[in-house]
Amino acid sequence: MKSDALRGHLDALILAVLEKEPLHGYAVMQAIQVSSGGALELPTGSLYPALRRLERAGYVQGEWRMVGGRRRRTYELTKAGERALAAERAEWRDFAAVVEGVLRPGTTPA
Amino acid sequence: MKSDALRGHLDALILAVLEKEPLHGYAVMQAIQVSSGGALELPTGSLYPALRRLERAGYVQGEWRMVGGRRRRTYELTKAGERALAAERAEWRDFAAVVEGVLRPGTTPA
DNA sequence: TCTCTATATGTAGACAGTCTAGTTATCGGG
DNA sequence: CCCGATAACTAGACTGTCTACATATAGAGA
Repeated sequence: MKSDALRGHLDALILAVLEKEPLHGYAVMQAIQVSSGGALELPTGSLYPALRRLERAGYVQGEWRMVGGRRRRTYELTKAGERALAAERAEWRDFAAVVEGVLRPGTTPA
Repeated sequence: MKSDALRGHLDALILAVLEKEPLHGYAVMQAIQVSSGGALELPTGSLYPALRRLERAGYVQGEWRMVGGRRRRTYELTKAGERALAAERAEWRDFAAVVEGVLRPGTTPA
């Protein structure tokens, strides 16, 4: 996987794994890794800034918790985050359709 | 379409429209616009640097021509470019599958 | 006990590709 | 004569991702 192919789509993935249940950062990382079949091992230097960005945007809400002597910041999808996720999904569908249309060999549509 | 959703996938699109026939920059722009159903109007500030990058990489070969008093630089896909295109197509398939897997609502695979 | 791994969060700075906005130039139509 | 389409190109801004680093706890195993 090219390193920056995700550019512009990472937010969607994070919102998607937070849809089912609130997770803390490290768990988000693992959830994405699992649901991508191991293909995506996103570095913490990508994840944490993205989470803060999403929080600033009001799409997730973070809360500190102590669990077994370790501090965790658990993020929960907000209403605005749900709407953003729906928009991201629609956007992805459009984007994928466009790329596949151009990438498809042979026919050039009228 | 988010402005930088293409990030990392533009090269693939350019190589794809050059697969059928050699085109000059402006024609590449139009070909992508047409084959994307009008969704992608990529600015020349994105296109021309990308073409030069692809030429430096040896994936396309450019040649100056004069047509009706206007100079054109026509780009042709090289053998290496064909291989790169095949690789980009495979990469896109993988990428799309991964994103869709994570984005898909409901089930979290084991 | 000591060490190593996994857990857990975060920052600083590099990097690179895309975009904005601009330049130059020819041709054809109104 | 001017304007829009064609045609190519650059400088610099922008921004999101990555590399590498820093910190700290818990638990397993030697």
